[in-house]
Amino acid sequence: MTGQQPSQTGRDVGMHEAARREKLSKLEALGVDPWGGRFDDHQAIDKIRQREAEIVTSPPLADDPRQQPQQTGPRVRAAGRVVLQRKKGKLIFLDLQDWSGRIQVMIGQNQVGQQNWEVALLFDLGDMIGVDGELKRTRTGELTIFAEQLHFLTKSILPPPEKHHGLTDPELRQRMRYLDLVHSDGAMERFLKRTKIVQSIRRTLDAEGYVEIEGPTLHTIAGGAAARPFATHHNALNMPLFMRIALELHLKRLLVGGVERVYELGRVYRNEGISPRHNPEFTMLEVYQAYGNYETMMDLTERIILDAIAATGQPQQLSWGDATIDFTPPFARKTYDELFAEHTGIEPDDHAAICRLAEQIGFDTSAKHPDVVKNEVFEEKVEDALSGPLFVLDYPASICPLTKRARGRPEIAERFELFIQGMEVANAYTELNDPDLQEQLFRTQLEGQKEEDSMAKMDDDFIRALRHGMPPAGGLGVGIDRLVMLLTNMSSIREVILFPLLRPESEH
RNA sequence: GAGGCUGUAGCUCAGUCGGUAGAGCAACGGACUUUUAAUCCGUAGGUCCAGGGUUCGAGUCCCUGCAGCCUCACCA
Repeated sequence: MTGQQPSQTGRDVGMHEAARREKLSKLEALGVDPWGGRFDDHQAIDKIRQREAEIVTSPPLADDPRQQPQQTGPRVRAAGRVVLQRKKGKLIFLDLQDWSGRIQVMIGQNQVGQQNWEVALLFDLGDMIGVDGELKRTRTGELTIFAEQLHFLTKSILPPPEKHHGLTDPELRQRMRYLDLVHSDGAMERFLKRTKIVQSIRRTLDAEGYVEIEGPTLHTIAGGAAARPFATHHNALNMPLFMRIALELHLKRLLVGGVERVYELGRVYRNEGISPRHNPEFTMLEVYQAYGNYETMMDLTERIILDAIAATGQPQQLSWGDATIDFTPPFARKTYDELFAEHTGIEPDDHAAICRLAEQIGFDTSAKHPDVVKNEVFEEKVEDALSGPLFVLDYPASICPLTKRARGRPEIAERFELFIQGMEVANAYTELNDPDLQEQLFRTQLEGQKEEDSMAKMDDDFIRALRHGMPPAGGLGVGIDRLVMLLTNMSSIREVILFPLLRPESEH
């Protein structure tokens, strides 16, 4: 940016900003507030477009020299941003955009009067204006508001992106999401679709009698998942605190408290790497139902997803990149061991063969619990290949410290994960409610697992709650951002999070 | 954390073999009352991401750093 004129704050401004600030002064000289104010009773542009049918066309008057058909249309009022502008002598055509759509506005010097015209000459791309006028069609058939009165609502003193290409640099689109929303095709729709999905999930759960609660986000023990937490500190209590990594343990305390159907849909924080599928903060749904089990949760998961698809107005077959995902229920269900054998050709209980394969892949198998090795192989060989939607059932119990064991099969945990396009979208258990077993599992770290890598973190307060009696229950977790990715055909989580974490902008 | 790619005008992008920094849009001045990525005439606009090195000479080659994207790792 080249310094040409200092702004009021002393900052150097470029030629674009200088030109816009000059127009701002001219607006003030005309008695127009460049920052606008309340503007009532405008209609959404997509609603205005729907009124096209109200336009009445009659034959041209005989003495009309240009033989134009006579049109009478409804009077409309719109507000939005000027995104394209064509100044043509004593006519100005501009495209006005609000969050529902775009419409052309025509301003004629002789039609709007001198004051309006002088204001209109000061319009820049990006300015926000209000328009009163008649909805008609131009000679070329374009639906247009023929302006009668203009209202200046806000000056934009920085230039918008290039009008045809918009912003393409993903860094700029994420840093300046406001510009992305205005100028990138599909950006606004995508984030509004995310809102619809989240609304739909709440509606589905509310309708089935689940109550939404708000648990603490500051935890003294960051439990309920295997992840490193963000550490923080409370000054007055002089106490270390952690941002929550899961919602689980407080929701289960509420099961103890008699809240029989409960959920939380909110943000969790994990101090881990960033990737197209991982953001340090992300949105998680967890649902618990007293007297249910993981099969109850499987059915619920299907209903939540199918309702969300319907809420976005999409069919049950969705394209995702080059692939098509078929959400027609019921989703396939296969056991962990079944899939393990299918994809590795090794019997799930042949530990020696599993270790050989693990070492072939390059895993260190020494001093590791057999199920940890097996699961590493599973994640490597099976998970990425699961196009889904597929429920993977019945995990090795030893890697599931918060899950109830299958009746008569203590080596199996009643757990499922839902895989779609290689992504883990949901994870559910029949919840472990035996306080003694839970305490023992918290105490016993599996060999080869660092404490921070384990879901088993001792939480005495939680154990005490279990001793008071937690009903047998089903519990479900859903990664909302990933679900939104799948339902909006986005391959990066950063495209479904409004403001993903970025490093600070460099000075250079 | 590792590897690959990218970084040039407000935006989108060219820039050949190392030899004076380019275009389109946007901006500024002018023409134009049915345009629509308006058109036409003219003008202005640069810390080539930052720092170092090689060279007579670096946007271009080399090194270091910063940021983003992709792949991998961790993880959901």
